[in-house]
Amino acid sequence: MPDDAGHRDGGVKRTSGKGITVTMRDVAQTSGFSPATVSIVLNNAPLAQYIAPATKKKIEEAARKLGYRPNAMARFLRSKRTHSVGVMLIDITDPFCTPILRGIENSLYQASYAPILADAHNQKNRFERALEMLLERHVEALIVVANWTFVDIHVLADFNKRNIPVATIGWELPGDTVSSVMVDNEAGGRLALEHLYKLGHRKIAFIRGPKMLIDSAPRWKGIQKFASSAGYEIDQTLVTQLPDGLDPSSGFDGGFRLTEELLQKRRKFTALVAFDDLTALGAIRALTKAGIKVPDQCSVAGFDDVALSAMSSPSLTTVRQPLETMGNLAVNVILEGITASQEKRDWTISHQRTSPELVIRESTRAVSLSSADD
Amino acid sequence: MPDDAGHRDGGVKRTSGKGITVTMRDVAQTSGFSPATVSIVLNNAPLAQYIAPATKKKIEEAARKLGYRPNAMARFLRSKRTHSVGVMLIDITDPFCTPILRGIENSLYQASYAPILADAHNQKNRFERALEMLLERHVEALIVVANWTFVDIHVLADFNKRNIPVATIGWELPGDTVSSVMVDNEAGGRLALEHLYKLGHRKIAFIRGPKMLIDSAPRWKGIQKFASSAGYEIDQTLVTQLPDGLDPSSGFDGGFRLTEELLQKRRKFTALVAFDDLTALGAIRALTKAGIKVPDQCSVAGFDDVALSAMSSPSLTTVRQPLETMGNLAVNVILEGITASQEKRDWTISHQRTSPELVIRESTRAVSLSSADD
DNA sequence: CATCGCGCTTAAAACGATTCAATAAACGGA
DNA sequence: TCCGTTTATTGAATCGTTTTAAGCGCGATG
Repeated sequence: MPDDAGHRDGGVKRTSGKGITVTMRDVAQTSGFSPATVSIVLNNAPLAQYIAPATKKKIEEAARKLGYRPNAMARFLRSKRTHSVGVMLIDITDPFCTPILRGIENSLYQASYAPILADAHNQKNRFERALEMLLERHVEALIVVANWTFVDIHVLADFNKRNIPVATIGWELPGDTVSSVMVDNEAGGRLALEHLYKLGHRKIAFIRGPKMLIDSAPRWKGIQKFASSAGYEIDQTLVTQLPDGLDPSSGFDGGFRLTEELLQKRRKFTALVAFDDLTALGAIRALTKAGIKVPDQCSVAGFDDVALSAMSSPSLTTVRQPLETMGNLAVNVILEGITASQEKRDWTISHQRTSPELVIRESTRAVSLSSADD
Repeated sequence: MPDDAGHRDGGVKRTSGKGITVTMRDVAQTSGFSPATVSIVLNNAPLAQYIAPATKKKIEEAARKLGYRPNAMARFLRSKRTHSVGVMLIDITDPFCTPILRGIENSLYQASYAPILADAHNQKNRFERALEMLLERHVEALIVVANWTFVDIHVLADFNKRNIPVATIGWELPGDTVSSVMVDNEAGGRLALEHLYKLGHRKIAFIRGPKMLIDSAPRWKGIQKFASSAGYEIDQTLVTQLPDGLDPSSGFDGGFRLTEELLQKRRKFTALVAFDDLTALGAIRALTKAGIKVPDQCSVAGFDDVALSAMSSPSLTTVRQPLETMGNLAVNVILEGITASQEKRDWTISHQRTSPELVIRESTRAVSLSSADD
């Protein structure tokens, strides 16, 4: 029991009375009709068109008067529809989860679905146990938010077997077994470098993402592509790469350390492209510590546009992922899957790519004479 | 439908087959026993002590072979236990929610409860509709995460009426109707000022929290108490207050603006105590913009220790709320309520206070001669 | 007059588990 | 032999809905 912090306790008793449960039968009784009719009316089922308006009114009145609330479990049991969706976060601590989660919750809410939350804590066994739980609860779909993962198709096989639509955000499985929503990382990488290049920077350092992260390769590819298209040659001595690490904040530490190393080696650069925002913040910390001013002496660009980026000083120029929108999209995808599955139709596995957007803030600036490369 | 970002679509068909549902009856049949026995064995019910070991083994084997997974809905319907807990966030965007959420999820997971998530978006009607949804789903308890709210007891009355335990985090209702978990704000306020005072600061600016937030008053009270106990007189011309605002990031803007105003009025101060971390970051932004170095010329202290605080430059000295622990505590509280309610006992409404902790980072420093007050 | 159709409503069977009272077998003791 | 107790298992009711096929009254039609 985590019970560390000293805490005091004020205490007052609360009496527990008997739970008064109003069932449909009660509504039926007080309204003078049968449960069947009540059900039909209250759900506005197809048959409701034949029900006399007077009847409807009476039933609705009775329901309101009694404060009737349908029992979701009973309903689910019969209708086989739980109206819930599993939302699995690989690590809720990652700041990039939050906006996605909002997007998911919001779209689900609009569609009258309830999200059942699970946080895998970056652990495979928790991931699997949570999936198990979601299956038992008969979620109608699953959304997985991750930017890396240990998970292979195997683990999601049970979902496929039961025709439960699955969508991943920020990560995708090889093959066409599971739908996914990702930002166009390549375009994003391109945007970042293009921005700095246009500002006149020619000595640019890069902190690549860890190999484990699916985003790393395409972002780097976008950078390379822009470089070659612009005739810019990347100085390999200015290229570093984050080690694999699970903790979301490892990007910050990594960015800090790699930048320090770069500085210790007396490498000269006027700009730095970081794998993501946390890495960029780590880099800025290292630069600041070394007395190098951002952006005056060195520009820094990040990726993601997490909440912090706008609030750090200097605020961070970054490539924004439309995170909330990605959450919305994932919900659209699984919703489509659900209706298809309901109608015993096939549905389409889709791989959506959202467009990243360059957000220019304070951390980047046109190259100046007084830059760190002198 | 939010569908803004340009996105492409790759598509492959997925065939939907018939859903193979393994029920308890199936297990009963293949194992050669009755559903009743199967239930008893698989749940390790009291009666299981009388079941022959051989029988148990056979049943468990059959269940495993068939890949039997109990249908949670059916179980819930009969046993009246949903094993789910509603988690209502007043605004998921608030960075202080994330660690709390992790704490909640984690403790719930340990106790085999599933969190059903709801995000009120700071809107009363969404709050209420979400509560409705949670009631229909028969959550066994409710946890509300908020630092302010429009909600009065009235809205939670339905929960009380049904004896569903409720706990709030970061906020509490007047009276003893609902349990709560909060940081000891007064102690926290004291810690912040004490820290700066001990560093030698005597010209200290304050940005008080908005009246609407429940945290504001006690934090200020703690500050005042320390001041008077230390014989330090607060300069009222250095005291400002954030306006009420719903958006979680309004603290940042407010901190920025109020600090700018202070500077424009040419008020001299060597340190600033901000209501919370975002406010502090806003203040730092303003100071930096005005050419005042933090912490060299002005120290800044925040409150909360949200994730950003460690990563901003300079990193933020702050008063930490044990957020994750508070999530854990809230779960303990409602768990106790649930068992009590189950056993038709009364349970205790408790008001927990966790101890804040001073986290000293880069943004504060002993007062120096070259400070901004010269 | 029988029959049909129509408009409105409902009986009753699920859904998949849990739970309790009941039963059956086995066994020892009187 | 009979009874009481313990051990092992199960039948059947139940939870609160949804849903399908059927029921009923009644005016219209042939």
